[in-house]
Amino acid sequence: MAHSHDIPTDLTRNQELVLGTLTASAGPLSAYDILDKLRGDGLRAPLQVYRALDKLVDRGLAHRLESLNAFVACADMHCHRKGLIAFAICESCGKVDEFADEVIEERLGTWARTGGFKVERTTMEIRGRCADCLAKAA
Amino acid sequence: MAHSHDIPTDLTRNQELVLGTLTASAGPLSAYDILDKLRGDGLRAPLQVYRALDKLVDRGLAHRLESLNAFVACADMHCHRKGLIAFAICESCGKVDEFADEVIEERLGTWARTGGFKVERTTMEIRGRCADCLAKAA
DNA sequence: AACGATATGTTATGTTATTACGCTTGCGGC
DNA sequence: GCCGCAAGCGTAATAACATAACATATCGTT
Repeated sequence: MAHSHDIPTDLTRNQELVLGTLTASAGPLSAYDILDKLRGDGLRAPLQVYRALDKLVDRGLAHRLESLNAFVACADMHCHRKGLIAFAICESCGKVDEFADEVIEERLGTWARTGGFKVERTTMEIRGRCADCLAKAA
Repeated sequence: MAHSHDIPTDLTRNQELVLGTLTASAGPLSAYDILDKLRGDGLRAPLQVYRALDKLVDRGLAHRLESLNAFVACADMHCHRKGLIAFAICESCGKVDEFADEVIEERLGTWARTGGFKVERTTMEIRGRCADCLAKAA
């Protein structure tokens, strides 16, 4: 049976290339960053990348960081899309930490229920400095 | 003494124009939307709008919605910048509801403290359908 | 008046994302 | 087999969002 880090097998060539690029990267990449890295593999147009990204994001294999206009591979291959995900983005090194918090999710649910708002998607992005960078700066 | 909805008097002409436009709008506006509305007032270049927006956002008089690449006037003239602000954006009518939640803020603080992350700025945006639009659709 | 800080106006350019169109591929039903 | 459909792909063009670089102006302070 399946184990931790396996990549779904039913990806198309472009989707695989894009996901591979994201996975190999230390930090978020813009669609155009990805495109540049994949020119050697035959990709030529932004749309090829955007289409692949759409699918990957749909499937929870990648995330879009709205405040960066960039993308990252999902950090946790187990729990795709299982709820609200928050991202902590370090302004110094660019690294992104992904985490889920049930309390926040629950709290949001309460707010929505109260106001009759139907939540479809939530983005939560924290900008700041990660512990490593703070240590280095000290 | 000052009361609820007064506009700060020390804004420059461009800042006033931009804030006025945002305040008059029912929903979020992109920088270019704003520019188009202000051509009659002599504005010609995107930068004039972006510069004004920068200041307004700095001062908490306007907010940037990252997931929309658009801007809104701050809904609450009293409590500018006093903490984490969440936005609920209706995909149907475009209206934006602005709210603060101390529990979420606190929870985020805890997470940050635990991991040694220094938070500088947080964006939280909920996409979905507002009560009004749900009622209409029913 | 001289200075610095802040704001302005303008042109050009850079970056991110989508529209439109046509071709190809895989697959189920007949 | 072959038709028809859905999904994917390739390409060109363009739209939408944002900033760089540079010159000028305005205002408060000394």
